[in-house]
Amino acid sequence: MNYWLVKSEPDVYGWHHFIEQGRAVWDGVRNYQARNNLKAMQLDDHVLFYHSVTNIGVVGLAKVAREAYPDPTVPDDLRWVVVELEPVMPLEKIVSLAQIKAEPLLANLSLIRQSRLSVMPVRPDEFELILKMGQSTSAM
DNA sequence: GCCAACGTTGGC
DNA sequence: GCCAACGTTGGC
Repeated sequence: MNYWLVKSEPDVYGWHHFIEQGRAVWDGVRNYQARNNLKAMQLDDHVLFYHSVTNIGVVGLAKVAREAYPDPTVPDDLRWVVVELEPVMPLEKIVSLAQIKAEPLLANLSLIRQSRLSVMPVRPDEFELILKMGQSTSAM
């Protein structure tokens, strides 16, 4: 089991769109490093869903519903792939970027170190901590 | 709206 | 192969 974080602009494709559709084809990735991360995803891997730009933070938990296959939106360009994701549950409260930055245990997150990467691996301990921070009962 | 960081492109 | 110019992302 591997853990990941994907970014989306909520005005373009937010958590509520994801819930309404029940499944998302994660297309549009045009960065080699992010693509390599998509290719490394395995069925049922857990994925943190992050809102960039506005209402910034981790908002929910998803899982990999289909592993990487060629991006159908660019059939002539075999460099790019998509995965399919399904929602698992929303976090009880958003874990904001400010909270993440304030947490020393998360200082090595790719999110912090490589702010423009849109698909990135997350360590199991980091993943668990972010989920815990998203529980309303946690004392933050 | 601005700007820093970063990736890509193209001239040499 | 280097590097300047340019476009995009994303935080503030």
